[in-house]
Amino acid sequence: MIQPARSHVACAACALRKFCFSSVGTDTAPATHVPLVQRRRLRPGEKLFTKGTPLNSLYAVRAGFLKTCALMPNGDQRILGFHIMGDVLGLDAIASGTHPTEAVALNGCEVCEIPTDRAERLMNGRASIATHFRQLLSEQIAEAGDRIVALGAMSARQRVAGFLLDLAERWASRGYSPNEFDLCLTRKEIGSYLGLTFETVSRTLSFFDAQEWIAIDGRHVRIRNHEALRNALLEA
Amino acid sequence: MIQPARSHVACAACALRKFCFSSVGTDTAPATHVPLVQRRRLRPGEKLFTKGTPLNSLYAVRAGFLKTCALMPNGDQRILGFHIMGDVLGLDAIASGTHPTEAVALNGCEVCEIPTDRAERLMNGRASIATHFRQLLSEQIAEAGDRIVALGAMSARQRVAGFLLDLAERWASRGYSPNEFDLCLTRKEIGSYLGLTFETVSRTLSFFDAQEWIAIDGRHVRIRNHEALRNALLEA
DNA sequence: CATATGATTTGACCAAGGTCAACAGGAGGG
DNA sequence: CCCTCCTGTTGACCTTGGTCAAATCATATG
Repeated sequence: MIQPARSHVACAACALRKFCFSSVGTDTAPATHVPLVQRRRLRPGEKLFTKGTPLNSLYAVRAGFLKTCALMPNGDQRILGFHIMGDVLGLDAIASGTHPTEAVALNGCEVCEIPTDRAERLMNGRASIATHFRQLLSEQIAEAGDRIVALGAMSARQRVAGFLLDLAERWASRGYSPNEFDLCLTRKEIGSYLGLTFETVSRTLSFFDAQEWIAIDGRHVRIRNHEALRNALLEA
Repeated sequence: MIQPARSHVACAACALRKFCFSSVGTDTAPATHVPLVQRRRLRPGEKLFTKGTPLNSLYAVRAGFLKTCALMPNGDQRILGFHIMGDVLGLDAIASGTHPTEAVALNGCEVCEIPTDRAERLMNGRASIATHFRQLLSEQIAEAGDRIVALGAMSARQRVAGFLLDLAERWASRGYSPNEFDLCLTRKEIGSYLGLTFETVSRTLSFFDAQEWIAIDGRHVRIRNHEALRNALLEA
C-alpha cells in the first residue's frame, strides 16, 4: 500500500481526481483521500487494454510510463502517445465503445480504474464534473492537432528536439527534474512515435550529444542546453 | 429561406441535431423541424472563427466546405481538416475556452451556430445529450489518431490515395456521388493537409490520372478505379 | 560460462520527395 | 487589350532520411 501522503500528492496532479470517491467528500478532510477507486498494477510489457476490447473503464496513470499504439493491418504498430502520472487513457474508445488502440506498460505502472458506468453516473449527478470531463476530451483533440502539425511539417531534428523538450516539460510539471530523465523507450519506439526510423533517431540523438546539447547514456538523458534544443525545434 | 424538406434532410445527417430546439420536441412532428438555432452564411474565404478568439459557439456545417488550420509561429498555416455537411467545428476549443485553430469557408457555406451556454444547459438537462456529445468528442480523438498514423507512416502516393478515398466516402455518406466531386482546394492546401509540397501533390495526381485511376480536370475529380486507389493505399 | 537475442551505433548507399525554375492557363483590374 | 497575379504542371537537381549491412554491447537463458 502506498502511503496516504504520497497518494494525496499523486491525486492532486490527476486529471480524473474528481471521479474518485476519495475527493468527492470535503476537500479539507485528508482522511477521505484514502483511495476508493480500483487500483491496478502492471508489470513492464503488460497491456492495460487491447485493441478491439469493449470499453469498461477509463484509467488515470498514478505511476510509471505507458504507451498507446495503433496496430496496422500489416501487423506492426505505430505509437500514438506516451503517458505518465496524471494522464488519462481510454478516451478515444468512448465513441465506438471499443478500444481502437492498445495501451502497454513500459515499466512498472500503477493506474486508477474508473468504471465508465460510474463515471457516467457522476457526470449526470454533477454538472461541474461533466464540464471538466469535456475539457479533458477537448484537450486531447487539441493536443492531437499539435502532433499532426509536427508530423506533417517538421524535420527529423525538429521532431527529436521537440520530443525531448516535451518529455522534459511533462516530467517537470509533475515535480521532477526537467534536465534529467529516463526515456523508458527503445529507439525503435521513439521512431514509431515520431514517424522516423530507429537509425535516424539514433543518429539524431548522437548528433545532439556531439553538439553537447544533451548527454545520452543508453536510455538516460540529461539536457545540457535547453536553449539550443529550442532553437533546433524552431529553425528550418 | 431553405425549404423545410431540405432542412429536415440536412438536419438528419447533423451530428449536433440533438442540440437544436427543432428536434428537442417530439420526433414525430415535422413542423418542429423548423430550425430555431442561429444560422450563419459564409462567403468563400470568410472565417468562421480565428485563432485566439474566445469560444462562444459550436458550429455544425449545413452546406459547403470549410478547412480548419493551425497557424505556425513563422506565419504559414497547416491544414488540420476539411469539413462538410454534418461535421462539427470548435470542439478543440472547449479545453482552453479559446480557439486554437481557425476555420475558413472554401466556398459558400451555411452553418448552424449553437451557443456554448445553451449547449451546456441542454447537456445538464438531458443526460442522453451529454453522452452523445462525449461520443462526438471521443470520435474526433480517434480520428486524429488515424491522421497521426497516416502522416507518420505513409508515402506520398498512399496519402493522396487515402485523401481521395476519404473524400469520396464522406460525400457518399451524405448521399452524393462517391465517384465524382470537386476538391474545393488548391494543390497547396491539399499538400498542407497531407504534409507534402504542392508539386508532389500535383505530380501524384497526374500519375493517378496517367494510370487512369482517376480523371482530373482542375479541381474536379472523377474516380475511375476505386480498387486501384485502395491498393495504392495499402501497398508500400 | 556459452550462447542467443535484441538494442544501439555507425557507415555506405539509395530513393522519395523537396527545392528551384520555367512555362502555361485563367481571373481580375486598369 | 495588356498586365499582373495566382494556380497548376513539369523538368532538373539535390537533400533528407530511409535501407542495408556490420560491429558492439547488454541481457537473458540454457
